[in-house]
Amino acid sequence: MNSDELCQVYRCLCDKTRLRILNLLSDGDLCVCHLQEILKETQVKVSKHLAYLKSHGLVESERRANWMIYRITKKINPILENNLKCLQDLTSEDPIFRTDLKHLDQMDTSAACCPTTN
Amino acid sequence: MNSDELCQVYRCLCDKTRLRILNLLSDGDLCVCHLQEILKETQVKVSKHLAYLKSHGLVESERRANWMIYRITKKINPILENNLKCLQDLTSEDPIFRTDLKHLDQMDTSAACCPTTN
DNA sequence: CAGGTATATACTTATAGAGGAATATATTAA
DNA sequence: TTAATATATTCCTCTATAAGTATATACCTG
Repeated sequence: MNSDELCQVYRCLCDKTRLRILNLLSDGDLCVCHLQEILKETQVKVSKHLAYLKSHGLVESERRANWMIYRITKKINPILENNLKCLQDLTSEDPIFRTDLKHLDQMDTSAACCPTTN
Repeated sequence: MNSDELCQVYRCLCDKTRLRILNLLSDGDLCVCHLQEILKETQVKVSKHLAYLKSHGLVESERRANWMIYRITKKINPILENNLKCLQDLTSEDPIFRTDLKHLDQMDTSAACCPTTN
């Protein structure tokens, strides 16, 4: 990874919505509608941030019937990996990331809308 | 540190010139003219990026006669600290950060322009 | 004080990108 | 095929900010 790619990773990280998305995805794959519901944000907003992350290689997606399942890219960027770990430590300082994860936990991601999110 | 402050740190990190500055400063304090010379950038550009970093608390400055000495903030932000360490690992992948440090090494930062950079 | 040096700020232009509204596309189901 | 659902894209407006030019400020020396 060169310095320009490094900057680009930080650009991906410098938006709160994207940080919340990455925090949730580091816990497991999710479809757009689940993200939308946890974040309480509009479909367009979530979709566009996912597109941004995808265009820069931080996440990848896969269609399952009507749904698009997003996940952190398999060959994860070490800088991203490192900063996602930091995010986990931050859950004690800012409630947002922690409550997002709590909502994720309470949500039935196996049935509900996306049939097979496993 | 809350999520907004976290985003702001990443905003500071998502510019190549600022990354180079932080990389150099993590090796020791420097005045503007030394940074200018190592980076081969204009005075205005260096000065403005330093002002940006300072306004968001990543660096602090101290005047010594005609010179302004910049350093990484003493009570360093853990996220920043972590990412500066990553930067050091990156010197093997992108030559920019490494050659910057080499130029710093070759430069006589004790005498030259700033009298007492120690 | 005047002149020189180091640094900062103001002003301008250009670009990235955030968010909303409307619309398009893909898939499924009837 | 038609309708419904999930998601993506286009168009628009607005804000942040990068970089350059010119100018201002702060400090030093004589």
